[in-house]
Amino acid sequence: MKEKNNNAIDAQSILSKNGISRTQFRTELLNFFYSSNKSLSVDDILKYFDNSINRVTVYRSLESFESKGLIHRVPDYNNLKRYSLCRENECSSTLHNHNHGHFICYSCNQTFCLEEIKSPDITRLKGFYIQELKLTVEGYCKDCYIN
Amino acid sequence: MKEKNNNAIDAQSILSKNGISRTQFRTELLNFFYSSNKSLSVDDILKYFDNSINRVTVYRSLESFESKGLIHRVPDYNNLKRYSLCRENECSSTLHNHNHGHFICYSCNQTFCLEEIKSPDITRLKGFYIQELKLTVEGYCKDCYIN
DNA sequence: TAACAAACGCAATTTAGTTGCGGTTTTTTT
DNA sequence: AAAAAAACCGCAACTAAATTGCGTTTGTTA
Repeated sequence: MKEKNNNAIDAQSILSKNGISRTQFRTELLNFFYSSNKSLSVDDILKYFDNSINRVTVYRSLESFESKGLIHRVPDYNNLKRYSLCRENECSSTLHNHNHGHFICYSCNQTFCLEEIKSPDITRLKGFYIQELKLTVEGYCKDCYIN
Repeated sequence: MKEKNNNAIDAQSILSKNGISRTQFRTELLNFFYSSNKSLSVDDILKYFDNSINRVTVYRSLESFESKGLIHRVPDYNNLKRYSLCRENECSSTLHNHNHGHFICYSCNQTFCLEEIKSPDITRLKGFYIQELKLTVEGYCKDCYIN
């Protein structure tokens, strides 16, 4: 387990507010999401915790966080489960609303949130009941393109 | 195996042109993509061929079609491999270019091509070398929303 | 602090996708 | 048209990701 870090956010109160038990792991996992700018895969999380936590626990925690609107699934090129923090305060247990794009790097597999890229207007789309809109850009990020 | 159907396209010549052997299965698979307006998962394909074809063969055919620019991967809600036809004649073995959206139904898992929905302009996106752009809309299609 | 609910870890299982290889079909070469 | 080369196919075994069941532990509530 990691040391408690000094984040601006209070992970424990966020968990409580959302009806999630504030165990040591879940508190630190939420802090990890807040302190990191990147999306996280299950492996990222396991590595961060030096495999001191069970894989199943990670899956269940992510599931719980997602269902409460704390994190959201982002596309992953290798079809792995990958999540990003919901930073926009627009998400809840009933609806996820992410009106921005994601960039996936073919090389490092990292997913970047493109807050500045807004999705197109799809209000004129008839015959479909829209729940979510995902704009995914794929290619090579700066670091990987150079190398 | 299915009967040869009367499509406007000549699947065999497309295969030949792209250096793919025109076996019965690959011809029919390409026809299946052309005759269907939705994206196809491996299971969709296996079902269509009544499991008369080995799933490894399906994977390898899809791989081959994709590498030659005949089909492209589209996001799938359940993280399955799912492909759509490249209809725009803009794709090759070196570059995939799809400037339209896809709609995935949560209920029936079908994916519809939204040719009329164009992706936003991302030329101003700096620091990323863009290879592909995917716009995915999720929700319920007309049929599933009614029921 | 007792009772209940949520979370955890282990083992086993399911599912999707991959790999190796021998045999077959298709394509190319002569 | 036959031989050689390349591409394709199917089987079996395998890998990796994710899920499930269940008994135990931890957190929350009254």
